[in-house]
Amino acid sequence: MPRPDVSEERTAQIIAAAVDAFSRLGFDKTRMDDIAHTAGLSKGTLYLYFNSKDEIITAVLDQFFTEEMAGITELLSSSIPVADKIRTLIVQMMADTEAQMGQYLSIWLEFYAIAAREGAFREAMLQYMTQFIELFATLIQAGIDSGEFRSVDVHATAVVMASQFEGLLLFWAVDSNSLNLATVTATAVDLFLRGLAKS
Amino acid sequence: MPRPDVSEERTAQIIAAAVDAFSRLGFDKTRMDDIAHTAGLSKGTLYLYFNSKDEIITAVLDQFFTEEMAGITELLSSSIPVADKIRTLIVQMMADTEAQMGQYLSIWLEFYAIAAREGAFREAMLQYMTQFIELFATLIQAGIDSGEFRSVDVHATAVVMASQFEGLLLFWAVDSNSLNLATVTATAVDLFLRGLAKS
DNA sequence: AATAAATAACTGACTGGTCAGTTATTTATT
DNA sequence: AATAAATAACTGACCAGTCAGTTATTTATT
Repeated sequence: MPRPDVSEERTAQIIAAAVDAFSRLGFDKTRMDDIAHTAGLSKGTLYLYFNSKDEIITAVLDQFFTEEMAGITELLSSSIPVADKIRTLIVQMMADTEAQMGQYLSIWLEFYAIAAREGAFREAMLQYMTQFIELFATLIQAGIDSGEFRSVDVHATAVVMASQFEGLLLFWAVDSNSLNLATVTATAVDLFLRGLAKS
Repeated sequence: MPRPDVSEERTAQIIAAAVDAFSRLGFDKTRMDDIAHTAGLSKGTLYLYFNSKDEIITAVLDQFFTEEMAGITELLSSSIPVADKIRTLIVQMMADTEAQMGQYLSIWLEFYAIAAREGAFREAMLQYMTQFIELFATLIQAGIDSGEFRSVDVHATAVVMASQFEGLLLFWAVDSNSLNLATVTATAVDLFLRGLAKS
């Protein structure tokens, strides 16, 4: 009867190879043969597991998205002061991103670029950004309720917070040599919390 | 005798067409024929003014860069309080960007993505970011010197400030429908200046 | 244990179409 | 007539996706 099913393993292997190739060449300049070769497979095999190149790109976005959200939501159950919670969350998040996705940030930026001009991708990206922003909004609201923070436009502030850290990653992606991500992250968190504190 | 020299006009015309096409299709999916057609010229004509597609892409980056820097540096001679100067600068800058480059932000994001993986583009991008950051550093230092701001790591703070506003543009590029750029900009500036103020 | 049957997994040559860049020719201006 | 400007037709490299054929692994039969 049948051989053991390796499709899960192959799928992961192909996605990993695609991430590697995409980060070196970008989506368009990456050939299916590049992915196949990186994965140690032949091009034909890729089509046993994915119907098209676009489907591979989408799978990469899904994986990035899932990993990022998982990393975020697991850090949210303690009852320390909200300011400390935010500080811990951000520092942790940035350190994780630096360690795990540092070399693949160009893919993330390419997703943003595509999302800015294509409706289909924009949907997925908006979903990610919205979850991100809502998480921050919850934290900020908690801080206001507990009296730690002054009363602010919660949604706008959450957008500011989320975009601040995507912006730092953007800069770091281009200048990872001379930019110390930990230092600027600490500076940003400090500024943000001071700006939010009750006079 | 020769006909009047139209090369300056044609060059601008081609760059404008390229900006339009790139923002719709991205660099790779844009064909030379797309640019030619948008410009109302033939493909061969493009090659009278540019040697390659890459040269057109570079010209677009140069133009974006030059426009952005011109807009920034012209706003810097009054002697109002530094905080007001920063507020005016940022609000003006974001409004300008929204009005003039709003529909072309995906090109800017694509430049970031390429810069994150290719040395040649990275150089140009770093130069832009550095000028941007240095301008902010000068302002922040002036605020510290005048006693308006507390003493901070000037360079790190300038990076935070610059990345904050690139981050806002990044988010707005994806979600220009429901995100009010003016509102979040005002919130960001306010937070930033409060965070920087002397206790 | 050896062989055959079945089939999952994989391969790489091939195709049809695309597109950056080139060239031969025409058109417009002085 | 001379020349700048523009073009349309062309070329060849490139590549996503296909598919006929091959290999590896498991099960069934003797």
